Amino acid sequence: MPAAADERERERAVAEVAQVYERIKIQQQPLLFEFHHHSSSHHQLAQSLLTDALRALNVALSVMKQQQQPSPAPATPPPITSSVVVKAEPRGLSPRSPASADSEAIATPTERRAKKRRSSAMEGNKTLSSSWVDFTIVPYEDGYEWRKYGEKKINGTSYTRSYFRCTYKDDTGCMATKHVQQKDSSSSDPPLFQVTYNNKHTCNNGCTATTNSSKRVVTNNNPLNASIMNIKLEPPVLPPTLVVQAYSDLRPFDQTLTPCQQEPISIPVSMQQQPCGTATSSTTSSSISGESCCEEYLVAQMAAAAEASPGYDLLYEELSILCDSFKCY
DNA sequence: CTTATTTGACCTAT
DNA sequence: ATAGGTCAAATAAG
Repeated sequence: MPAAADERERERAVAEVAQVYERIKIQQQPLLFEFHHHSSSHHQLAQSLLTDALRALNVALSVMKQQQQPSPAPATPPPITSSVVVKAEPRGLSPRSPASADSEAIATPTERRAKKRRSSAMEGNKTLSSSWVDFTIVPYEDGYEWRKYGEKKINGTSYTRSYFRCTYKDDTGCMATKHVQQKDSSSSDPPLFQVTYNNKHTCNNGCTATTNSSKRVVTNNNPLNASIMNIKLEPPVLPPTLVVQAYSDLRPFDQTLTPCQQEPISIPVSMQQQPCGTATSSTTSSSISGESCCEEYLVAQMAAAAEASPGYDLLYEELSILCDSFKCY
C-alpha cells in the first residue's frame, strides 16, 4: 500500500505527463507544418519523433493509470478515452433523515415521490457505492451507455453540469451514474471535462463497449453536446511492440491516435536487448522502465536533431519536460 | 410509436 | 435560503 505522499507524487507525475502529451498532440500540426518548409527529411524526422513521443506517452500513461487503479471494478472497464483518473475516493451516500412517515398513507404525487426517493437512498446505503473522478477531453466515451437525466448550472462554473445514469438502469437496476462538467480553463483546447462517476455498473450484459451515449441528433447549443459531435470513435488498438506485448491487459491512454500513429513503435534493438528495468516479464515496473528507455532514446534523437536544426528546440524542450516527469515518477 | 433529451419543478443536505 | 441532485412532463427524432 503506497503512502499518501507517494500517491500524491504519482498523481502529480501523471498529470504532468498527461499535460505534456496534450501539448505535443496539440502542437504537432503547426510544428509539422513548420518543418514542411525545411526539407522532406526534416519533416519526416519531426513526424516520426512526434509520433513516437505520443505513442510512448500513450502507453506510459496507460501503465501509470493501471498502477493508480490497483483493483478496478469488474463492471468498470478502463476508460478508452484520453483521460486521467486523478482521484478515487469512497463516497457513501449522506445519511438521510429517518423515514418516519414510511408507514403513513401517501396521498399526493409529491409525497409519493418523496417516499420513493427516500427508499432509493436507503437502498443505496445498503449497497457498496463508490465515486471516482476522471479528467478527459472525451467525456462521453468510457465504454458504457448513458442516458442523460438532468442538467444544472453549478455555482462558480461557466458551463452546466450534465447528469447521466446507466441506460440499462430500468432493465438491470444498475445504479451507475456520472456527471460531466466542462472545466473553465479558457485556454484549454480541446476543452477538458471532469467526469465524476458514482456507483459501479452492475449491468454485465447491457453495458457493452458501444460508442455513442447519444444516439440522437443533439439540437441545442450546449458546449457539452458540441463535444459529443466531435468525438472520434476509434477501436482500441495497441501496437504489437515489446513494451505493449508485455502488458496486453492495458488499454492505451488515448484512443484518438490516428491510424498513422498506431503503427508499431520502432524500439531500437539495443533497447530491446537491454531494457533499463531488471525484469522483462509482465510487471508494471519493467514496462515503465521500458518507456523511460524509449523516452531517453527519443530525447537523444531530439538533441542530435536540435544541433542540426534550431527548429527542433521546441520539441527538445517538450521531451525534456517529459523526461523530468518520468524521473519524478 | 418508441425512445432519448430537455428543462422546470421538486427534494434533500447544508 | 441556497446548492446540488433527481424526477417527470413535454418535446424531438428515428
